[in-house]
Amino acid sequence: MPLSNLNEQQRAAVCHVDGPLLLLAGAGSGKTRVITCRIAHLLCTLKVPAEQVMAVTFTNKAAREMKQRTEEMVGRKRCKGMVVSTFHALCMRILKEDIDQLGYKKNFSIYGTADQTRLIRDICSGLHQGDQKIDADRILWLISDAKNGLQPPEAFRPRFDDEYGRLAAEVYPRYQRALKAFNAVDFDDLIMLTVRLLQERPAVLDKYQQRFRYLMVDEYQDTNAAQYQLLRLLSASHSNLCVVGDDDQSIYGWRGADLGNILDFEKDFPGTSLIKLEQNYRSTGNILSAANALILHNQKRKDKALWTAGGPGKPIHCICCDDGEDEARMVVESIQAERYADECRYSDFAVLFRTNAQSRAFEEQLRYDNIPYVLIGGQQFFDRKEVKDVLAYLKFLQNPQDEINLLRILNFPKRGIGTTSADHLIRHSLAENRPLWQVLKDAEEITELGDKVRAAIVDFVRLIERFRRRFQLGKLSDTARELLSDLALEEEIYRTAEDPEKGRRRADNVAEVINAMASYEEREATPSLSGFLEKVSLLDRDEPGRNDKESKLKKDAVVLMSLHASKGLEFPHVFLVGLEDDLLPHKKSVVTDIEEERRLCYVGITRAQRTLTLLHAAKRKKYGQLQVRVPSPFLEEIPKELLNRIDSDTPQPLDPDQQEQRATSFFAGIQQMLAD
DNA sequence: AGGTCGGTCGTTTTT
DNA sequence: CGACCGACCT
Repeated sequence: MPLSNLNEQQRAAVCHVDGPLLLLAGAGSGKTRVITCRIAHLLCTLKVPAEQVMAVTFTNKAAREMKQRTEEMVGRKRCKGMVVSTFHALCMRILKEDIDQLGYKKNFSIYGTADQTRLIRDICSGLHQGDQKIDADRILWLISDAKNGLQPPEAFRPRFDDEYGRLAAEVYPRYQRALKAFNAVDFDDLIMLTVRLLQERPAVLDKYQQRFRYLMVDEYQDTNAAQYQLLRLLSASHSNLCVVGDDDQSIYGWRGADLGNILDFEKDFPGTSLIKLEQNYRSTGNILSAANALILHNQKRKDKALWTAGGPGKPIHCICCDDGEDEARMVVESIQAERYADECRYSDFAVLFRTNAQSRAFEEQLRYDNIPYVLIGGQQFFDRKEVKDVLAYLKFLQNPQDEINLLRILNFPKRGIGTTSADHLIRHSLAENRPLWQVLKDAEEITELGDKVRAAIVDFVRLIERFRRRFQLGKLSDTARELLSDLALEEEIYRTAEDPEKGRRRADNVAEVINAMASYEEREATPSLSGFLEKVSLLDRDEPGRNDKESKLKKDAVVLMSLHASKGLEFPHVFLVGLEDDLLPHKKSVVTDIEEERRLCYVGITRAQRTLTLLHAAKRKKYGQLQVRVPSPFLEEIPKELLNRIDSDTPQPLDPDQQEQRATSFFAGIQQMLAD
């Protein structure tokens, strides 16, 4: 093991194996290397059997990278049996094995936001006879918040005693009961139910405590209360829990992440060793100084500061622009200038913003100048209607109790079972207390329904049963293709598309699902529909395909993305735009948590390797109105001497680090003045 | 059952 | 300003 390639703190982290370890890993401090080395050290030097090692991350990408890099280091064989997965995938595995002990069946469905929203809406419409429109997302958010905090329906106490708090209190128990009836769990359930399982079944807990002797957690600052509890349970018997994270990069508080987890780790896990990785291998000295100075304004944080063995690098530019378009122009001009001066790729540049709506101006300018770009984020692949439609079929085929998806596909594509008939069927199902699918199978007996409707239902039932059989037997992707052609889904897509181009894109998306299925099938030793749905539901969206973040970043194109999306990435040249009050820090967050906004800004700054440019505009169009803007207070928190302030209308020196050239032109300017 | 009009609203989104 | 949703109309 090349321990010699590590600095002192990194080495200490790698060699510390017994007892809790808090590893504060600053941005760009070589965290991933330390984690993989630590695993390698466990496996090779200490001869820990791989199946006793577990590493948990938040994203599939991180898990994949970690696994791959470990395999490269110690060889595939020695890694066999090691678990490297996301929280959700880990819980999925645990639940797949023992969820029956909680009264669910093992072929349970996973509900995504679309399924959840639909279910909430259904519950609400039965609750209040539609007296006012209800924001289902808001209720969902409250329920999710409760689950993240491990509050089961019976213990639910809304955080605020307002209308929605009370509504959520009514909906949550029904929602949870419905999920169980449909044999479905939502994302938050994956964690919450696993915790419950481990708490209620000592034998199950014991099994996992015995199996996993060494736990490692990445991005610990992003864990919520449920995930914290999960780790507590799993590590209770041996305390070999190593958490890696950076409190200064905690930017998901609004989603339930509890900064207290990392801040109080030493208190919660007595005997904790603390190691700080503060040496930065990414950015120049100037960039780090700015980042350090900014984050020092936060109160709730662990004391630390990034440093580099390298030089200060180029000065940080801070450009004041006229307006949004001017800002975009400045960025694109700078990119062209830099690219010309310093032969680099388009993909060396990133434009980071607080809100996705800001991307537009940059897209337009880049397109105008014929510069390739990629926009990360935005519309989620699995949130697209056509994708959801296909998945609804697959989910229902796999889990006949899944009524939300049954209702979704019952009349899609149109087969003459309209809302009136559907209501009939639902009433029947409720009255007789029989699952909807059973009712459909016996629909011949429901004389209230018209002949045509009954015939349609019989056809539908036949179709479903036929494909249920076929998915057991045949090749998955072929069967899926047959299903889609039987449904004439492509025709339906083109028929309903507003223009042919959009139709083509949608058809492509559907094809993408099938492609993903085919590649899943090729990879897996024993492929199954349920296995595929698991993968897809756990949003393993960047594994194959080309529409994903991963492959977008591989293209030689300028990268546009939100600050949140930029976490974990790095770019030689970073433009941090819209540094204005109300935007960064965002208006809506100022009351909630200004410190999280500062961390967001910190994350943006620390993405930069060589140059950093901060931009703000004097005025900006917002909701169609031109608004006067004031620079972000965060700019004031960065020492003036680190910032090279520029006005967009003063001509900008092309290559700012050629001080001589600048001095010459400066003198030239003076001489010109004197001559006049 | 689909389309159109009008009103509302407007952060971030690892699974 | 523009996207999106729901009501309403055809």
